[in-house]
Order: sequence, then structure tokens, then C-alpha cells
Amino acid sequence: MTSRDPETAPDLVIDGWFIYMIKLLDTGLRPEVERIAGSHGFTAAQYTALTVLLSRPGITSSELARRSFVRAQSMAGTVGPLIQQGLISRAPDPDNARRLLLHATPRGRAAVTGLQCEVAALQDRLVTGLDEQQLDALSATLRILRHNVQDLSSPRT
Amino acid sequence: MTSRDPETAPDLVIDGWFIYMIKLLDTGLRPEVERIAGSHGFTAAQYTALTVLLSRPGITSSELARRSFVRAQSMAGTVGPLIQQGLISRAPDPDNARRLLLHATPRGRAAVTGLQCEVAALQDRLVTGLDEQQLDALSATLRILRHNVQDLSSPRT
DNA sequence: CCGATCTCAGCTTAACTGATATAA
DNA sequence: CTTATATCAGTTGAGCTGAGATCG
Repeated sequence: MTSRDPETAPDLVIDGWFIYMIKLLDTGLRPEVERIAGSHGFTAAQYTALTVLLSRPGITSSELARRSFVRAQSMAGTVGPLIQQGLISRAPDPDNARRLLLHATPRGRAAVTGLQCEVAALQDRLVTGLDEQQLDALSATLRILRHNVQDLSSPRT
Repeated sequence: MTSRDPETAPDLVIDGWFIYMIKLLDTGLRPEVERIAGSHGFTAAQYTALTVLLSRPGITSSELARRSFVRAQSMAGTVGPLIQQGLISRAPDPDNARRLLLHATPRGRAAVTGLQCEVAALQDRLVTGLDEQQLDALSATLRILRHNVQDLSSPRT
């Protein structure tokens, strides 16, 4: 068999290949994540925000936005409905009245628990074929990439 | 200084961490890619499609869509303006009249060349701090992830 | 008649910008 | 006064679904 079929031809490494590949993976995963989140009444962004909030209780919406590389307005639109539904509580910081601290409520925590298993199963399918060493290397590399992306906003010293 | 500041606390590995991280990187990179593409009159999706087309001349819009994990209609909306502008040519496959084969025109190729350098520079900033071995490992791992994402559409053996 | 390609039309998610009020 | 937070309003990019038409 020759490699004349375009579908089976090897990938060409092009300029910006890593950026292209990240976008590609995100595009391919998004429908699955949306399907999982949607089956529990969430959007993908809401699920993500709630999950991050579980590991960062007491964060503000602005801080959540910065960590997620979006504007405060965008994050407000994401967490707003969750507050309305009583899945996230919001109370002023006693030390700084302009900051509104977010916490997942028991209902919010319960609502997201079921999703975690399904997303973990999706991730298992994503990393099929990688051994422990490759998974560790990927984790370490992704941390570095994340740090570098943070620096994109402030390129100057 | 202790690690009590939430901004400097270590990342917690949560369920779906890889999926979350891919989304995060894409979100952080997208504004930069849009800025680069926009400064040359393209959208990010148009730049991506044109770049892929350069490495896959003679592909159809549907095949391009499959490779990009989007629907044929979405890809048609992306490449349509490029055809209008004369940056992509489209001609029927002599062997199969219902297939319309796409080729980048000389103008299309020239238009995208300037972008490649800027995107390559962005990628250099993205992978700052990774050594050759880590870059090779990342390339290999991303190929596996891409293959696994392709299988998400056809989950059964 | 079925399947794949292509097109038209409308919808949704989730980001964006700009402007404004408030509080440290 | 300046800065950070929060909110209101409108815009954009880029996916999606559904309903045809055409060709093999």
C-alpha cells in the first residue's frame, strides 16, 4: 500500500503546528464536552467555571476570569446564571467590600460531581495509548505552556 | 512569603485536567492568532483553512472539514470568502463531478506567507523553556491525541 | 433509491468592545 | 485621582441544525 490517499498521508509539520494542533483538539473535544454538560443542564463554560471554583473556593469572578484567560465581563455572563440557580453563592469580602467572593453551594458541588465522572471517562479516551511517563511529560509540558500563554498578555518586562 | 496567595498556589490536578488545559491554551492563544490574522484581513479560521490547504492541495471542502473536526457547512462558510477573493480556486474533480477540488492560488499562497512568520514567532513564545526532547515528545503525544479525538466520532469497534 | 457533496437559512455558545457606577 | 471590581448593552466569530438540490 502506498501513501497516496490524502487521508492517510503523514502530517506535515507546518509553521505554528502546535498552535494549530491545540485548536484542533479543542474543536474536536468541544462537542463531547458540550453534550456531557448539556445533559446536566449546563453549558460547557458553566461546567468549567464551576469545576475551577471547586478547587479555588473564595475566588472572585475577576480572578476566575484572569485564570481562564477571558475578560471579567465574559466570566460574569458565565457565572451569573449559576448564581441565579443557587449553585454558586456570592458574598462581599469582609476585608474589601468591592470584592464579591464566590463559593460553590452544596447543590452546586453535587450537580458537578456527576459530570466529573463522564469528563474523566472522556479524558481516558483522549489519552488512550499514552503510558505513565508520557502522561507525566504531558502534564509538565502543559504547565509550562500555560505559563507562557499567561505571559502573552504582558510581553514586556 | 508563603503560598497563601491564590494566584501563586500550585495547580490542582482535577478530573478532566487535560481537556481543561487544552481549552485554556486555545482560549489564551486565540486573541493573538486573531490579531495576527486580522492584521492581514483574515479571520483565524480562514488563516487556518488556507494553511492546511497549502499542505493538502486538491482536497475538497468536505474533506477539509473532516480533518478540522467541523461540519461541511461550517467549512463552506470559512472557505467561501477566500474563493470570492480569489485566494482559493475551486474546480470539479475530472473523475467525480460532484467533488469540487480546492487549490490555493498564487495570491492565496503569497497572502499567507507573511502570516506564517508571525505565527511561528508566536509559537516560539508558546514553547519557551521546552528543550528539544520535550518538543519531540509533545509532537508525538499530540499526534496520538489527535488520532484519539478522531475516534470520538466513531466510538464503537 | 441511497449516499455524499454542496448550498441556503437561521440558531447558539462564548468570546469581544465600550461605557458606567462604586469602592479602596 | 487612580485603580480594580462589577454590571449593562451591543457586536463578532465560529461552531451548530435543518432543509433542499445535484450528481454517481
